[in-house]
Amino acid sequence: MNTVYATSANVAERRLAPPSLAISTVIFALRPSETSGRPTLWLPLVRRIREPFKDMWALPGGPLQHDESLQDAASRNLRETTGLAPQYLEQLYAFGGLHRSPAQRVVSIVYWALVQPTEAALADESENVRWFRADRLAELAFDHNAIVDYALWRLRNKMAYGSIAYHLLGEFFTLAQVREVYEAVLDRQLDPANFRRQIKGTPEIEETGEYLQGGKHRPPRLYRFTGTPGLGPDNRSTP
Amino acid sequence: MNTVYATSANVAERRLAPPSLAISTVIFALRPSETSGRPTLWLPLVRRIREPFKDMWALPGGPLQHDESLQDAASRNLRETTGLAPQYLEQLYAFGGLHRSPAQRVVSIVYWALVQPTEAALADESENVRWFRADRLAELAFDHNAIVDYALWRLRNKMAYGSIAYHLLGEFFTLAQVREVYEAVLDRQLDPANFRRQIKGTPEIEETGEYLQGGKHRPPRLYRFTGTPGLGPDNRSTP
DNA sequence: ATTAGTTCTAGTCATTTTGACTATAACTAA
DNA sequence: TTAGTTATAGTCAAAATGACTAGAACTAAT
Repeated sequence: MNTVYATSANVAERRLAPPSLAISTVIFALRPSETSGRPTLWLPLVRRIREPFKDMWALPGGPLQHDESLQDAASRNLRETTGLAPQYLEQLYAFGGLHRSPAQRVVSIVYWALVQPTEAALADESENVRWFRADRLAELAFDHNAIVDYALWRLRNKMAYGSIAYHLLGEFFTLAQVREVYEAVLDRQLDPANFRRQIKGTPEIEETGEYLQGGKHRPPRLYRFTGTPGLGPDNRSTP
Repeated sequence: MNTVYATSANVAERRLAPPSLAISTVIFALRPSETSGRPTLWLPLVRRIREPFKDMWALPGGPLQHDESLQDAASRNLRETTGLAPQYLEQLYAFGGLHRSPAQRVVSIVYWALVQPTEAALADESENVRWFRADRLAELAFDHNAIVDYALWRLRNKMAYGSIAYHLLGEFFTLAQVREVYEAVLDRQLDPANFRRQIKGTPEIEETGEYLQGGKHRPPRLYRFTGTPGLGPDNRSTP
């Protein structure tokens, strides 16, 4: 009673074939805006070199390999397309609509990542890999616009509650830099004094003795993040 | 260059075969505790009738069919095993660890559901389908204990922020019943007066002219939920 | 050397929210 | 009629929040 499937199935076979499984990642990093210079959200996309959606931009992704976990697949994908090691990586959602891909049914398990700006600055960029502002995306392949929208929604949501902003910064940072992250993601100005009061109230942040020199104003104190990512079911056992 | 896979693959073939995709659901409903009579969280499990984990209890689930969306598959699954139509259904997580299932690599996309107590009361129960208290589960098949734990965590989390408690109640309810839901899920007592003040502050609830008669005390006013589930990326277009 | 310009940082003050608690209302059962 | 129960409104202090003020500490210009 064996049922046999083929990868390049014709229409008749497709009805029987199981949906194929793919992993994609939405990778966020902060880069200075070309115009204002203030940090804004960017993400890398890859150009599709084959049908469907040939020549359109898409999220980095690929098939799941048999010997890697979902998270490992996302991590590998990220490394292969951008050369980056993510500071933060979490599952976003499994997208499985029937008509996401025209020819073949594909279920995509999507992860989202945050990378530090220092790393993001030296990320690979090429003819087929380019960074875009997250709030100014053109039409992407598949349902990837909707996926990015959802990832942005999750990022804003997590930022409002959890302590996720630090993963978009380096090891040391000023409170003003943290505020700039919030302002970039939430897209609104925050009162500097109230923001610092609130954020200093959390235990996940630690003063260092250092100050950031070089600005044309009073040098701000540097802080360090001491909390843990502490997330979904997969990362629970590793504190 | 066609690669051919078989469903009952041997070890050699397994290395090539793509992971199989399954859908499972964690279904929560309130039922009165046998001891205290207060509402507590219960969920239905199915007895496995074949290996692996034969005779152990497991979450309802099954393979994804080619012509149904992930959510439809979860919904169908729920209906087939319990006869229930969920009041609330949301994707929980995609579990894809390498060794979740001993023989074969399985990626499970898990949904979680909330059903009303009136419906839950007439849910099918049989030799192979039984309801259990969510906080007193024995050892389940696969990684299903961890999945239930994570679903409970999400439920508690969503309850603390969003307006999800109402989906565990019928169309009309008293504020004390809402409080009992919170107390059951969060597992702690809440001050009745403060709770009602807080919950009456939200716009998603509406007074009715009706009162619940029959208690041996002042009859409480009945309320109605007017908000929307408003959730993940799949339900966004349908407000 | 002085001054202006900048951000950093601590603090004030009124408003809102929260938690603990009191008191009355409205029913049932004895 | 009274005791028992929960419903409901309200009080009060504590805590959190939002708008704002002012001095501190640096750089750059005069």
